[in-house]
Amino acid sequence: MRRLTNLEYLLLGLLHQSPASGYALRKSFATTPLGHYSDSPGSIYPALNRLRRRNLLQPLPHQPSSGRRTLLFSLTARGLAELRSWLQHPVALEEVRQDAGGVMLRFVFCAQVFGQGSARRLVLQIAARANEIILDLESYLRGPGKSLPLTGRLALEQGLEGYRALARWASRAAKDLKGSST
Amino acid sequence: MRRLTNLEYLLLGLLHQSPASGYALRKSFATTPLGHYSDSPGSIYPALNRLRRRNLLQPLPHQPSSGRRTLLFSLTARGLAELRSWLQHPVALEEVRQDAGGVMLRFVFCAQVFGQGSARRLVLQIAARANEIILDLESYLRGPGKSLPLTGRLALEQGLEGYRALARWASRAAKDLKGSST
DNA sequence: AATGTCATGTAACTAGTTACATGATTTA
DNA sequence: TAAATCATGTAACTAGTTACATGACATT
Repeated sequence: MRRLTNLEYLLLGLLHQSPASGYALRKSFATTPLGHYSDSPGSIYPALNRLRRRNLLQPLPHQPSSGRRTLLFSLTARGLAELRSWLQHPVALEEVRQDAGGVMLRFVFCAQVFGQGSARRLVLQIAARANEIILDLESYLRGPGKSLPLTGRLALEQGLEGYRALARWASRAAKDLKGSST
Repeated sequence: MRRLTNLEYLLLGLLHQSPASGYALRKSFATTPLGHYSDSPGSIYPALNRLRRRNLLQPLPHQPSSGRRTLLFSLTARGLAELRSWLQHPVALEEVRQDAGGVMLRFVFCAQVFGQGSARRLVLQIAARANEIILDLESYLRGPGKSLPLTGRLALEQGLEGYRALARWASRAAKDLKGSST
């Protein structure tokens, strides 16, 4: 079975917090500034139905006494297991390289599902991977990168600065998470 | 007509430097670390054919005296015009927010097509947009962001640090580009 | 009565991924 | 001659985008 998309994991994470309707989920996408996922119905409803077909979530029986039907979804046991296993994956180098948004998504939900201690461990992994990437880029810039045109080199340096900022942030976040234990 | 994708613009930019075959383009994707676009044939060849259908590029008549056929593509006048117009677009705030990779792509080719002066103007626009985003995020963090859970706030701060790094890099790049004029 | 919002969904289309297919040429 | 590499392409599938459709309910 294929891997879930970030959107699908995001839905699992939000529904772990509390059951919600597709419409409510759309609205929360539109308001919160997290990684801005599209709030169009053409993405959310099909995603919810894919998760439903996999038995990762289910609609609460919620008989509206009359009229306007809304489906409130909640996680199934399998959905919760899938969410937990996603959050517990070790942070891979390639993940940080090509899916930084997904990594941050994991970070956010990690604390809510497992507590700040787990979030701290995750953020330390992020820092480690970021530092590996930094070494890679630095050695490339010292080696074959020498022959790049100025703008090409500058572009690589922009990436490098991004990873340095990530590593600094991760170290600081680890300290912030050392404190209270929710 | 629909907008070109970043991959298509990348192909236009590379073919502006010199005519090349699909195979050569794939290889350059695999070796250079720029934003790693996929080097799979299933993405490059269809993209080349889309550009060809639009008359943005054409195969050089290059009759191989025998055997192994390779198509060398080069830009048409329309292709060059499309590339230039893409590079000259002002840098919009939303572009920096959701397509930073595309912005860097523009930066790299801007110098090669128009010279370092233009690249410098582009990078100053990037700095300006980044600073606008920084102000946005800062005021959000001071306002409604106060009520976010710790990890949510930290995630936003990670984004903020990324934009700060971008703004710093852009200012430095602008200085670097003040020098020699190729 | 008309407009706006709540709420869910479908249809047509897009680019991209993976995997496969083909065949020529070079190298071992 | 067998294997690796050059070189181009197609087929099946994926999620996501945009635009449209539907209808109940609330507000003016």
